[in-house]
Amino acid sequence: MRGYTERVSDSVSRHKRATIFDVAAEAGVSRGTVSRVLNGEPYVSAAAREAIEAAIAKVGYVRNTAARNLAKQSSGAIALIVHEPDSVFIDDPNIGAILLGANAALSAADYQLVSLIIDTERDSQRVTGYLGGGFVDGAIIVSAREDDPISQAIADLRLPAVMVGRPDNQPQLPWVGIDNRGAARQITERLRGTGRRRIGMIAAGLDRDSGRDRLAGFREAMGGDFDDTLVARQRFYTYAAGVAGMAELLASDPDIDGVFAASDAIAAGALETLRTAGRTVPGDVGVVGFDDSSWAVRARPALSTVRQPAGQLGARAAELVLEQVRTGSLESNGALLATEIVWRDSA
Amino acid sequence: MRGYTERVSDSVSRHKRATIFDVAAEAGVSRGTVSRVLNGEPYVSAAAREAIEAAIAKVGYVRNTAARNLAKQSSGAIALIVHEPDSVFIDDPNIGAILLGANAALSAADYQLVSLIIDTERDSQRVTGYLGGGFVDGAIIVSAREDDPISQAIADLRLPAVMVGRPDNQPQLPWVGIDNRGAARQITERLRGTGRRRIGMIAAGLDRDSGRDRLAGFREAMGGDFDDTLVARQRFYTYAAGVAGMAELLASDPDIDGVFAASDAIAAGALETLRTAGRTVPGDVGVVGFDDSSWAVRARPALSTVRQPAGQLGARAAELVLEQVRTGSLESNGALLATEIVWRDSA
DNA sequence: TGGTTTTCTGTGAGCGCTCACAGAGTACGC
DNA sequence: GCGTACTCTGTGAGCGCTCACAGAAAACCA
Repeated sequence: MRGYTERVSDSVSRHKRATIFDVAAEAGVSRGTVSRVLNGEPYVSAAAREAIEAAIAKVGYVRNTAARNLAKQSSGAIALIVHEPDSVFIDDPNIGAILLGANAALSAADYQLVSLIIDTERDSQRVTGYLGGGFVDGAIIVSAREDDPISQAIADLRLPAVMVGRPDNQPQLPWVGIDNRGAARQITERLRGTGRRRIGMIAAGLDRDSGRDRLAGFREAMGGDFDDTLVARQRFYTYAAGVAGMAELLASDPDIDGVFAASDAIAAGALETLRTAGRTVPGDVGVVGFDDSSWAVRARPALSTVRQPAGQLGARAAELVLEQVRTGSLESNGALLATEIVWRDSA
Repeated sequence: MRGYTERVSDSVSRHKRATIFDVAAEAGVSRGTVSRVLNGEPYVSAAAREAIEAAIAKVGYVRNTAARNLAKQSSGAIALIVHEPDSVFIDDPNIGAILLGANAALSAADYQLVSLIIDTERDSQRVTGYLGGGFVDGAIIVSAREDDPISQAIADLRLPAVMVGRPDNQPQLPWVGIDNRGAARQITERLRGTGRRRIGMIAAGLDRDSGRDRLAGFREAMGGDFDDTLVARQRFYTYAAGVAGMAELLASDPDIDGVFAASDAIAAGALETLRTAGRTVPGDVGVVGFDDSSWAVRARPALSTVRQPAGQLGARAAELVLEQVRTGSLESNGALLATEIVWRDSA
């Protein structure tokens, strides 16, 4: 009522937000009862609940997050920890989408996302101190390596946390991920289905579960036809790695007619090498990638690839952290999200 | 002192953050004086200031944002208003970078970024209500159209705000932008410098200042050689617009040997049309774009283009909003950021 | 010297919310 | 009828900070 009057009488000035007091007065109850309704607690009569809900709608009440966080002694923030800044937004196109997805989910729950980038050993210590200082209520860890000290520190702190991707040595932390092995197997089988005989792979990131699993999936799909001389092992998921890896493969076997690249950027690099080597795609060689990033749609020919639900990955991780923050525990400790094969022109 | 002891004695549990009380006790002053130092107010003795600064370092004090926002009656949030969701992260590659840049600058100042997407007329009303409700302390407006009602509403509310890009009809709102006209002129001149004789342009977004200014810059650079039949006018900055626009240009004059595309996506589309028309780039036709987005590096040949400092644009906008929030006014009311020509292989 | 101005410091109240506690009302069993 | 459980509601205190006010100390001027 008040808010509305002010708005009409003085549409120019910013009017004050309604508080829990205004709602209580409007509904004829005390602020304690309003707080109970707001937090979904039991022991509130149906009459009171209805009156309060009507009052909330009437005065346009929205909870003041600052006051709530202060009273609850929570920071209202979740950390998103990313390793290796050089890869961010460049080589790993998924990190941006993961961040956006997590941010959306957290915003909806009135949580703030704090991005922490870890580069050096000193960063690692600083972040550990920060996490222990009560500045965040939980953490999402992206692209952790095998020997990552942060994950251990978080487990020790008993800070609610979720990993995106599942490293082998951290079974105690819940995680969300995609079935890299299954997806790699599927797209390789699909590539074989186009009639290719000599299929190679440009692998990368073999110090992470994602990289190893993609190679394992490829191997599974190839079965007895697997030939290790047709696997080029690169360090990064980059365009340059694709250029180099394809040259290696071509040197191993000039008759190669199919390539599974561990990322779209690698596939784009492979396309370039094939072009300069005078091979046509998909005529002479079929090429498939992984990620369904902007590389895939901007490459010529457009890449057949595996779509990673990166945004969902971030959103799901955020939900799992919030569940831990709220309940103090977690039902499941792992979740696999579905991937999808996107078939375009490169194979 | 306390925090440190706890940390050592019990490295597993998350220890409590130091408050302004702890600092005051450690420094032997009252919390009022500590608050004064924290906020850079005058009338604090040098001795007190030094003792407090030492105490802050010792106990590892960091200000509790929730408590501060509550006491200051501020939301600690700045809105980023984006029009037209379909273009976000797809056609307009800059919006993502602007968002990231603004977010970084705001985070550094302990502000939260709230993204508001406007699609329909109803959204527009909802956002106006939100802005007036005291939920944000300021706003950054991206890619406003000529007839945008939000800008007017913000001016009426006297909410601190900054526009990214400068629409003609909103002189009262401060803005940051790039010199579209100058940059278009420069890259066109550079293209002419490669010896091209018949140069056309694929223009787009002519309902915004950015689109019109790019066309104006092209016209300036062409001088007496400007030929309006060699301007293809498209609605959007998309790949599809580039494909269509280039076909139009080729139909107007098969001997065209240079093209200035109003965006990299358009340039990539033009490349495709030229390829299917049997023209080589840069041999037969020189092509330049605008944005230096991922299209530019992923196109073959890689595009010569104008680099937009999109991240800086966002950061600068954020700084200007914060300046208004803090001081209540603004010194300058417009800022032009420098662009840079990136010369690659397409011309 | 006394009086005025300027510099510096401490204290109480309050921002909007949650939580624990106390108390009132109702239902039930004997 | 009384005692006991359960349901529901209001109130005070406190989260960590800022701000206004009051008062003390120092500096200045006549």
